[in-house]
Amino acid sequence: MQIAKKYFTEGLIQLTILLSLIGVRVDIDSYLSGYYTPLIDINLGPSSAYIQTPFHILRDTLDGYGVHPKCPELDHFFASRRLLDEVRTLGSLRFPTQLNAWLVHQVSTPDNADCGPSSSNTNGTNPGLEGPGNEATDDCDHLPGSGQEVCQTTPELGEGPCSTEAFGFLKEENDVKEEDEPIAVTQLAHSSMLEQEGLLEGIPSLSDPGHYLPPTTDIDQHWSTLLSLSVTDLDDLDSLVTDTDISAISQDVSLHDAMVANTGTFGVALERAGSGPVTQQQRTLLRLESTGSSHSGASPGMALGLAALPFASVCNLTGNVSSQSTLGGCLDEAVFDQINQLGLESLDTIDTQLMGCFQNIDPQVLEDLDSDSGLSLESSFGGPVSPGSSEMSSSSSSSSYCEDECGATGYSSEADSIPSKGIMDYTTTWSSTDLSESVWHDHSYSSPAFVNHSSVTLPHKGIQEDTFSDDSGPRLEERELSRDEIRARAMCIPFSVLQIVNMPVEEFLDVLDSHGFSSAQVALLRDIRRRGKNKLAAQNCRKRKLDAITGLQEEVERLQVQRDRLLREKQLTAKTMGAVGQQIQQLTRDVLALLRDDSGQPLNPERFTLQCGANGRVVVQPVRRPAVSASNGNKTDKRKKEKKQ
DNA sequence: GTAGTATGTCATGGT
DNA sequence: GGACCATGACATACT
Repeated sequence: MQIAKKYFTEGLIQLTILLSLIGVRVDIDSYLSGYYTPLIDINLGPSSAYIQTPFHILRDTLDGYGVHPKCPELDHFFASRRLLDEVRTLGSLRFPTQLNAWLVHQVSTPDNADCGPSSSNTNGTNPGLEGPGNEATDDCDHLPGSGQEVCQTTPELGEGPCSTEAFGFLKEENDVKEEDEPIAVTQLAHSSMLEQEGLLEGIPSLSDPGHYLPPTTDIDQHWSTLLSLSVTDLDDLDSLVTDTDISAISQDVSLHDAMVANTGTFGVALERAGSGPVTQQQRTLLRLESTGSSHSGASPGMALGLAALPFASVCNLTGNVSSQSTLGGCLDEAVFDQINQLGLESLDTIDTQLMGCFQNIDPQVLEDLDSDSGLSLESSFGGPVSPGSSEMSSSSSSSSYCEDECGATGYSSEADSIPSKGIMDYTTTWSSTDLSESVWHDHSYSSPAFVNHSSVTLPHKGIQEDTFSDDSGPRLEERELSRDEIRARAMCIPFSVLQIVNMPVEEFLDVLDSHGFSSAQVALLRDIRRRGKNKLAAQNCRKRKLDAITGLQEEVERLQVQRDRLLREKQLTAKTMGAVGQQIQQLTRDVLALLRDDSGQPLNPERFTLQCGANGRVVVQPVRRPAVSASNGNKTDKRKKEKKQ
């Protein structure tokens, strides 16, 4: 993930530089800090996977970014903090007609390459620019896989006021979409092309065919491919937003404003999502999934286009078409590929939760959205937990149950792979509780909970023994069921282990009092809670121990390196001192040889020496070593004599 | 079969 | 006093 972030950041920086060259301001800081601060925490958390913090205590005190990323509080965290910030950031996302026109230019290039002659023949003087409707007809005729819907829309587009104003064309386009509900993504791409062509009419600078038509370089083709894909999703956005308030787009209103304005109308849009393609279209809008693998037909396009969305949200793409063309010539597709690969899982959650804020949305739709997500740290509990949390919210403390995700949600690969359908189908009293187990990092708790979602029947020991003797599939499932889980279910305790363990003590005591449990059930509940907490504590303890061992090993290595270095320095210093001493002795002999005593004889180096005073003066002093040595010898002799005596 | 590892659980002490 | 946490020790399952 860090590597991915690195690439993504580099891509952003490159894009920023390029955009700055053409005068487009990009606020990457807000983007990165907004989107990826939790991810940074995830990566840098020392032992975050094991730490269970009582976030229900910190709930009111911590700021959103202070909450541990793996904590289930992310639900609220994303929803209340980052989500709002990102929505505000998305507010900078314009639905600029310039952008669409720019996309038109790029999209029209392959069209011209493919059907250029035909369009020129049909239009005569101004190929591709004279009449959007006509060109749309050509596109319809020549593009493979173009649906009948597009062909049907073409005459309407030609008849509509699309040639006069972009707004009118957009509106017409939306009308067409409303008529034809099962619109495929590719068709949306076509419609976006048509729409762009309609927008193209409103840009005088682009009316020059000589300046506009010929771009056939590879970069332009890549760029056009990218933009055609991205505009697909942008068009999806347009389709939903303009579905109700086209003026928002025509007035270049931010996405935030548009979505707020259309809050009540999303339900309408989603109600019309009964058909498959439209649902897919909405998923495209809501999810911003980077992988896009789950989307049939337009997975790369969606991914790419969705990846471009945050860019559009961050970058105030107010540049004109010429600048954007320059941009298209400069930008590398790899940048967007990297961005696409990297990571917009958070956006997935953001959009899911963003849409979750809309009350008119069917929960099943959101659940489907999450169920389609490949892997997302937040999405793993964003979808499944949300129904559970909503259910628990009725009990006045929904967030208290969310602690169960404070553990290693990074382990949630199992949870991610679990189909949420099964969770939703799990209509027993365990439904809400097992949802939270999707991110429980404990293997014995998480996996079996999901495994047993499919089978509502409570497992029993006899069943376990039977299944153990069978093939490894159900045997593994049953074996992964924790003993406490089995006991709790056997005693008809309407709470999951996770709930029992993670609910606040006050709530736990209330549960014990209010549900009228028997003494055995109460004892079991307390044991489950104790064991669960101790399990986490043991995991934390072991993790700390490993960290301590690792830290000590590193320190040992560091100290060994330091010791070796100091030994080398010591040896070098000794050598240097020896050399300097020899030099001093030689200089002393030279100096003394030059000096004369009272009789005019040179000073004997063995009897005299040079001493450097504190003031820097060098003084000749007689050597006292013989006397000292003699005295020492006398002392030693005296000691020897004393010892003998 | 054995050693090593991972994990759960219990007991105990401290906060 | 109870809840919680940390940790050593033990048991069990797995490789």
